[in-house]
Formats: sequence, C-alpha cells, structure tokens
Amino acid sequence: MLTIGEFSRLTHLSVRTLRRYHEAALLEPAVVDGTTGYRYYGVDQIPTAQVIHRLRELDVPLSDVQRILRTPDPGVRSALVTDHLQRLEDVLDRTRAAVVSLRRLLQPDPAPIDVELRAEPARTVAAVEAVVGHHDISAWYAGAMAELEAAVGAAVTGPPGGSYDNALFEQERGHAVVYLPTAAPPRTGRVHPATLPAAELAVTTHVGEHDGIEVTYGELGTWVVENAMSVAGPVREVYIVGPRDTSDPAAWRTEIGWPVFRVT
Amino acid sequence: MLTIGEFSRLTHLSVRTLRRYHEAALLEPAVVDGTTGYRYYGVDQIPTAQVIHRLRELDVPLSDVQRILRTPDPGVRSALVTDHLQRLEDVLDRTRAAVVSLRRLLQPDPAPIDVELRAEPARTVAAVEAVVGHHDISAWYAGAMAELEAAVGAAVTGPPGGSYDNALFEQERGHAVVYLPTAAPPRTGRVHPATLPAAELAVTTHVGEHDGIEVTYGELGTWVVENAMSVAGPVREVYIVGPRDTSDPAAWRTEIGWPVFRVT
DNA sequence: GTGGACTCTCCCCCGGGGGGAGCGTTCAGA
DNA sequence: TCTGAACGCTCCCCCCGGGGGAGAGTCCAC
Repeated sequence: MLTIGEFSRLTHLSVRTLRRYHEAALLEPAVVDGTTGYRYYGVDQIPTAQVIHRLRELDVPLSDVQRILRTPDPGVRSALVTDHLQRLEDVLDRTRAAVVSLRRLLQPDPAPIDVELRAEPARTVAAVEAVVGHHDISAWYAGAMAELEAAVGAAVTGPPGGSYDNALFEQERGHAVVYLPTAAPPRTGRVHPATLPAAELAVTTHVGEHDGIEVTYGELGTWVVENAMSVAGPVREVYIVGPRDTSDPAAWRTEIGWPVFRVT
Repeated sequence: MLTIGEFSRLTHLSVRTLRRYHEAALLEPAVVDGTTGYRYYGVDQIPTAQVIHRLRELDVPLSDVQRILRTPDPGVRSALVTDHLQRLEDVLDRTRAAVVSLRRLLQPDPAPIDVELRAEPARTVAAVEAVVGHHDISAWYAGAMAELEAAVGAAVTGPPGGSYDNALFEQERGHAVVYLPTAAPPRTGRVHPATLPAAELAVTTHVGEHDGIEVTYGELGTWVVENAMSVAGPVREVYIVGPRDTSDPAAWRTEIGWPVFRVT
C-alpha cells in the first residue's frame, strides 16, 4: 500500500490531481481509510495512472479516459484510443490551416480582391445535407461528396458546391449542404434533390488550398460592407477547380458567394 | 458601422466571444453608444478580428494575443508569432512522446525489467543546475550540456548524466542538474563543481528514444515498492549511449537510478 | 511523547468560453 | 405612427481540469 504522496512520486501525477481523479471515479485508491479518509494505492495501479497521464497529455477529456479504462476488451479499447488519435490529426490539420491563415493575414501587402455581383437563379441539384459541427466538416464533406459522385456518376453538369449556414462558424454547429449539379437529381441514401434558392451573390474566387480561405472571407466581407450591402443567408462555395481535378493545391479555385442585399 | 451581429457574421466569431474580447480590451468596438451600450464595429476591424481568431486557434492566450496586437513594429510582431509557433512545435513533440508512451503502455506483453541495486559513492562532477519547468527541460538540457562540453572538453571521464527533482514531474517545476564527470571540474559561466551525494540506487536501463521513458519509470517504481523499498530524493539519469554517440535512437541507453531505502 | 512531514476537506482562483433570463432598442411593414 | 420580431444589453451560473492556500487531523521516527 502506497500513500498518496508515494504514489504521486511514482506516477508523476500531483497529489491534487490524484485526489481529483478519485473524486471523478477515474482512479480510485485501492483502500480508503474509513476514519481518517487517507487514500492508499496499490502498486498495480501505477500502469493505470500512467495511461491516464498519457491520455490527458493528448487532451482526452476525463470522461473519455474513464470510458477507455472501463473497456475491458483490448481490441475495442485500442479502437477508442485510435479514434482519439484520429481526432488529434484533425486538430493538427486545423492548426496547420491557422498557421497558413495567420501568415497571410500578417503579410504587409494584401492584394485587393475581385468581387463580382451576380444574380444567381434558383436551381435544383443533387444534394446531401446535415447539421454538422465546424470541426467535422471536412470529414463529413468527403463522405457526402463520395456518395454524391456515386449516385450522380457521369451525369454531372458542373463543378460541385456547398452552402454553409453562418451559425456553423459562429456557434460551431450549423446546417450544411453539399451538391453536384445534374439534370435529374436522384434520390438514393442521403442523396436527394434540393433547390438552391435564387440570390444576389457577391462572388470572389479564392486561389490555392483551403487553409487560408478565412482571409478571403474577411476580404469579401469588407467589400460587401464598403459597397453598402449586407449579408443575408448562408454562404455558398463552388469548387471550380479542386482536389478532384488536380493534386496541385496552388491551382485550386474556389468561388465564394455571399448572398447580399443593398442597404438604403 | 456594423452591429455586433453583422460583425459576427463577417468574422465568424460569436457575438458572445466578441463581447468577451471587448471586455478584455482585446478588440474594442469602434463606437459604443453611450446610452444604449450598443457596440458598433468598423470594417477595418475585420482583419484584426481574424488575426485574433487564428491566434486563438493556435491556443495563444488572450493576454499574449493582446501583446502581439499592441506591437506596432511588424518585425517584432512576427518574432512574437514565430515564438508561439515554436512553442507549438514543443507541444507537438510532447504529443508525439505521449503517443509513443501510450502505445507501449497498452501493449499486452510488458517484458519484465532488470533492476540492479547499487550503492553509488559520492562524487564531484562539472555541473549546471537550475530550477526549470517540466516542459522547458529539453531546451534547457541542450543548452546546459553544450556549455558543459565546451568547458570540460576532452577531460571527460564518463557519460553525461542528470538529477531531477521529483517536484519537476509533480508540480511541473523543480530543480534539475546536468553534469559531465571530470577529474577537475572547472568553474565557468553556469558550469561549476558539484557533488552528487552517495546513495543507494535502484538502477534500470531504458532502451531507445526518450519518448517512452515514463513507462520505464513506472516499472522501476513498481519494482521498488514490490521489493519493500521507498524512494528518497531526486531521480538520476545517466546517458550511457545518447544522441552524442549515435543518431540511431534505438541504440540509446539511459540508466535510470532512483535513490531508495529499505522499508523494514 | 513530540515535532515535523504528511494528509484531509473546503473554498476560491484561472482561462475561454456557453446557456439562458429578463429587459431595452431598432427598424420595417402595416 | 404603431407594433412586433429581431436584435442588443447585462447578469448570473455552468463547463473543464486543474492550482493556491487555510485550517485541522494523522502518521511515524526519534
């Protein structure tokens, strides 16, 4: 039996943190003295403590750590861990994107953007839609687009696009639509016909990988306001040239269209 | 002038967060109506908002964001940013280390470790010591060891080593010593003679890169307890084979010695 | 038996947000 | 010109995963 201090020295977890883990039923001392409240740990709890320590270093929430520890089947358990490692990869991607954006933002010479005002008629397309979290977008997009391409096949009549609720960016969660234009939209699985409403769009083209796209959004937003307009409705993107066309990100072209209306 | 809602849509920052940034004097609205308290933002504040957004995505604390924004000189500013990116790299390293440890911990078949009980006599070495943070250790170690090697030169009589306070791991901050053994320890810069006290050490050898070393610590700790002993004093490491000897991490050998005493 | 090290609980603090109540303001359409 | 919806305001409490410190009780070796 080890006192909490000894256990702390052996696991490199602070005494405070150990108490917290006890309270959270994450790592219960082998024995708790009923009268003094003293916690005593067993040597066999060291590996568990270490697993917790590592998982916490990977920013796995305590609740998930608990779920992982309570999973007896090692296969299932390592699947849970792998899952978190995947999430870590996603975080890494976002970090990379933020770095690219930041570099572009801190660039002293921002080239002015070309914005075109365009009246877009309503049109019906093959779409997949969902309420999705900001951070899950790219994974969701990949799945949805794959399904769309399978359903539409060669009947595609233009580049793919998407429509994204502003709430998606403001509250991390919102409605998203991705679509492929086609003459007769099928209805299979998540794919179904959908109508993009007519709108007056302020359109600009983002060149290059998606990582810096938020900066272009900002520039477009500035343009909109400076031209005495206001935004109305979800932003639209059209992937004129994308990863399906070329693997060279520098050649990618993304049209960003923000529905606007004239103020005054 | 933009209302907070409009500004929110344009910058993809939530209204709540914008108010928070105002409160923190991070991003003050261009105009605040004195009677209604309504916040109004200027179009020219969009780039600033975006910079903040990206920095926050990189987990830069608001206080540091503020410092960066208030730095007028673009050179100094980008230096601050680069600094944070460096810190990000360090986080990444720790993440990688945690992943390695985790894989080793979840391995079903942990080979038993060899532990030797050794009475180490006191000895005087050339040392550099400091109170450092857990996360700054590797950088500090690199600098200290470079200084040591420059001071001692060819008079080295054995592999380098270190002694690390337990507080370093428990409270993220503690006393650390790195040393090179030599007959006549010099006194230059941070380098000075120091005496490693005699101790009874439980010694084991960690093979491979340092990333998984915490696991070996745990195994050593288990051994210590199972052999009716208790730890006393800072842990010692001796870098028998390290990056100065070979660039192949798999060949590295690190002796870990934990001062122990027998418990009845 | 005593002193110092250790441990206990309890409360408040941090950062960076989110949810919601309750109320005031704006503005476009009737 | 009125009115109601949408929007804005402040205020309070919540989340996570810890840290600091007070004040009191406990353990153990000398």
